Amino acid sequence: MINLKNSTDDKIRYIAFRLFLEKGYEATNIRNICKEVGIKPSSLYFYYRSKQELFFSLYDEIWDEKIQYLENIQALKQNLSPDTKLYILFKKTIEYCSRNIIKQKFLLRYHLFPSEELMNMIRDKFRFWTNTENNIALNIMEECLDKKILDSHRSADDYLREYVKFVNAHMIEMIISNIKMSDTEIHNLWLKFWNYVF
Amino acid sequence: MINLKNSTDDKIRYIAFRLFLEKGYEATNIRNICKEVGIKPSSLYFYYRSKQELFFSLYDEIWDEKIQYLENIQALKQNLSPDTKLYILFKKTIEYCSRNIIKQKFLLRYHLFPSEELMNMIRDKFRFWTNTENNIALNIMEECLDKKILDSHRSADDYLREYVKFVNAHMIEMIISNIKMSDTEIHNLWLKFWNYVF
DNA sequence: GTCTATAAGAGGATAGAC
DNA sequence: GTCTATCCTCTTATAGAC
Repeated sequence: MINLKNSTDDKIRYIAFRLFLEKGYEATNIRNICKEVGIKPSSLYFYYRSKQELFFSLYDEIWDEKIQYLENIQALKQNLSPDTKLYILFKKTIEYCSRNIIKQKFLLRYHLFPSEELMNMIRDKFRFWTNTENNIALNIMEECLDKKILDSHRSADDYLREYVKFVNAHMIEMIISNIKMSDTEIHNLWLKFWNYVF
Repeated sequence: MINLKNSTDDKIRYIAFRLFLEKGYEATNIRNICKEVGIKPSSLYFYYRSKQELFFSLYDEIWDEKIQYLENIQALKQNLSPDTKLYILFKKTIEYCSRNIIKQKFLLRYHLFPSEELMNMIRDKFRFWTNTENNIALNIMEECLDKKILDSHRSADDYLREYVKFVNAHMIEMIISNIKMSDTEIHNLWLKFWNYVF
């Protein structure tokens, strides 16, 4: 989507993403996209079988890119204490969202207000992708419990829920206010969370 | 909109509100609304000159209802200290949102993702209504400064911004998680805010 | 790969009868 | 107030030429 090859397909994806984000799925039409790309509507059907296919190709790519990033954080593969790992994951997640606010806004839009036509598929895909993302944190939670860093009177799932709620609150704040967080802000937030909630 | 007279107009408004909230402006069509109401599309044009007019009639009503409620809080007209008044305003605001989550979700939808066709009008209307709402808190802030309850090294506008940010954060959390707040939760939040931010 | 032409339908809105 | 009938425009999508 931020590909610089500038092929017709790249242009379609770039423009379609912007319009789907700003105008929404229903109000975005093939003609608008094609006019901006500089092709005729029929040409788009060479690349995608339908408007839906184009939409979900973008939707899945945005999620996949985020998951790829989080699953490939090198620091998490080293031999660090699980509480340090959790902080790194939090920091990297917030940083990723800061750098990709419009992509997160896209996901928020279709999570909060899915078009009726897309509703069922989005619900399933959302479940799948959030599960995949949450598993990264869940593994670290379990390691924390194993090593007695977190009190075992609560389950890993329980801790995960608190963590997810915390991360989401700050992501949504960034999306709505369109303000990024500094390193020290991220650090202070984490300290409060770790000491107060856990 | 929650009128029980059950006239044709009430039905139109009730159903249109639900569809505008769930499906969005573009995806909601006159035919859908009329089918649920049980009238023919042409009959709707007896009540509203256009789809836009119907939409803004609902939009303004929701804002007006909220403002009316906040401007008529009897406790704020009594002789109380301004810091107590501010707490009452906060509490009543959160309570109102708890009781009217779907209306707040409607406002959030069209604030975050306005349809292109409505964008300019919504922007103007949003400014007007938020200004009206903020003035209620601003007056109390000024009273706090007059009576030296708040430190005058910051302006009333400055305090207002912090207050609005605080209220909005919790409103959005309620909308997204669809969870209401208990009296003690509201009270504890306020104490933290008053002591920590102000 | 990209085009022209067009099908097939859904949308907002209006005229005028009752 | 509500209806039937209809206008005109916009929409997704396809067929087939180049």
